[in-house]
Amino acid sequence: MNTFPLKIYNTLSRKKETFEPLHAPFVGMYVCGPTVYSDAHLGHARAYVTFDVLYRYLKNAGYQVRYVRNITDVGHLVNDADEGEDKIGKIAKLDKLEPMEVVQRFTNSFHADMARLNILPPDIEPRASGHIIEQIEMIEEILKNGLAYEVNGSVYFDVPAYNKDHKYGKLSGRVIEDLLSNTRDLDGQQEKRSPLDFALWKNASPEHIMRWPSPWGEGFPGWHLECSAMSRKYLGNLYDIHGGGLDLMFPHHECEIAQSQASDSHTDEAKYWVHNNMITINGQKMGKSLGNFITLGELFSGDHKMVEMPYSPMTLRFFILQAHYRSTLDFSNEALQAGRKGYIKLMNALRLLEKLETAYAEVAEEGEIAADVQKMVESCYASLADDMNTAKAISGLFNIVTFLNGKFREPVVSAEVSKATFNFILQNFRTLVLDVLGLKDEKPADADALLEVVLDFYKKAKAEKDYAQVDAIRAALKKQNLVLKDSKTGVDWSYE
RNA sequence: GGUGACGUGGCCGAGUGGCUAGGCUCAGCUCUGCAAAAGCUGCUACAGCGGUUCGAAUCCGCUCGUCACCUCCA
Repeated sequence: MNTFPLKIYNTLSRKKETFEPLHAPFVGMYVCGPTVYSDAHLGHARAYVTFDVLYRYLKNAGYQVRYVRNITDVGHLVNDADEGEDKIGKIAKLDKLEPMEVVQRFTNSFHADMARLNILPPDIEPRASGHIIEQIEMIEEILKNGLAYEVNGSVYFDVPAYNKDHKYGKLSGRVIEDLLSNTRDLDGQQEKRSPLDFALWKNASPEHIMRWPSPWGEGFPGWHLECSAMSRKYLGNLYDIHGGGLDLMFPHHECEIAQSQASDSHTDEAKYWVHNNMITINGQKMGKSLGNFITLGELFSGDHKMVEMPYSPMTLRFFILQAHYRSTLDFSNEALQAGRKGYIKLMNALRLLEKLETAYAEVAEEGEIAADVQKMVESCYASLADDMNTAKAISGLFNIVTFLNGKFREPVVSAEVSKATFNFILQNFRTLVLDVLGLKDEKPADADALLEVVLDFYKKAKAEKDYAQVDAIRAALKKQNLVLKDSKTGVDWSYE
């Protein structure tokens, strides 16, 4: 069914292009991962849900995908925690946070958040700190090729020199002259020959706590370099898809391309550069300084002033998928409410469908209905193939839902629908919702609360000496490996 | 300042020359012990002005407005 050729918007060409893998049936995909210095937020959810769907889509279409998503754990971490008055903490090494401890903590929480969102883990998740050697190698190539220079233990990429034979700015549409006329004065610019130059390797100042030896002294790699080096290691000089947020397009991805061209790879690194758009909160950019920053934990718990109730991971996932990935997406309590209801409606339809699986009616073959169903299902796949238009695909799913709800009444399928047609819907609906969009039924119930309900019925039956009912409840719970215990103080249960 | 994007009904959000997505909300109806769920019906929009066209939300121009990137950022 998933036979429509995928078209994907390539930032490099600014056009939708038909996706043609470099080495079919294999597909290499690299997505810029998080910098693990704080909790994951709504923006992370959008980016990784977007590329999760692309990953799932490609796998579903029969490709063998190697998905690489890094963890950035070097460079950004400075030891600014001991500005305060805690002098004792400085004495005991164990009282201070090790940089790797910070990294591990937020890596763990990131993984937990991603799992809750039903985002498949990447096939390789390399850490920047584990690939210092590869990064140094790449710097040496760029130096050898004459497109970088060393100053005081730091190595900078020579943008003007590179721009002579290449076009710096080709991805983001920048023109080097425009960039030059608008540069700001920043620290450490004195070492650079041009303000556009960027660091490949930075000499570590004494307060810098993450440092590695290199041919140029102790330091740490520039933050654009890890992605070029690690993607090359695992996917090759040129691979299929590079993804990330729109905010990474410049300068991060621009620099990646420059590095790959300037190294011995001599490629644009990836054939298709794909960018998801940003999110806003009540129409405003999300930012710590704006006071509207919201982490995934806060959304899931409802512990944030913007939301009036907890919103589940699947509600968030559904909400994200209801917009096209290249549009900005606005978060508000009202919009999330709508998303929540829509998600519930979809899941109710899925449950209805599952229950009806064997309860079809025997009918003569239908003509028009089969054709209609075929059309509805096809439109969902076609939408996904058209630059991953999940919003349109979901609207198609809801058309199927309305059809289902109208035709099927529990527990019998409408006699107008044949078994073949029913199975066709069931199979494709499942594939689309569960496998490609990656939604799942969240069992909403709190098991303890449900057990309390059962216990209340048990107590009531006991009080009424309805022992048939009492035995039935005990037997049912026993199947769940639970046993009820009567005591003078009341009724309780335990694991059996 | 430079570059780019956008402005769709009460809200969110697809669509990009004719066939007027979808979800949520609201009103009514069917169903119903109550309540839901579900179905049906209604509210039928494309910032403003002008142009191209048989025909424009969709193309072009202008005006107004919003946003993003240019600095760490998904």
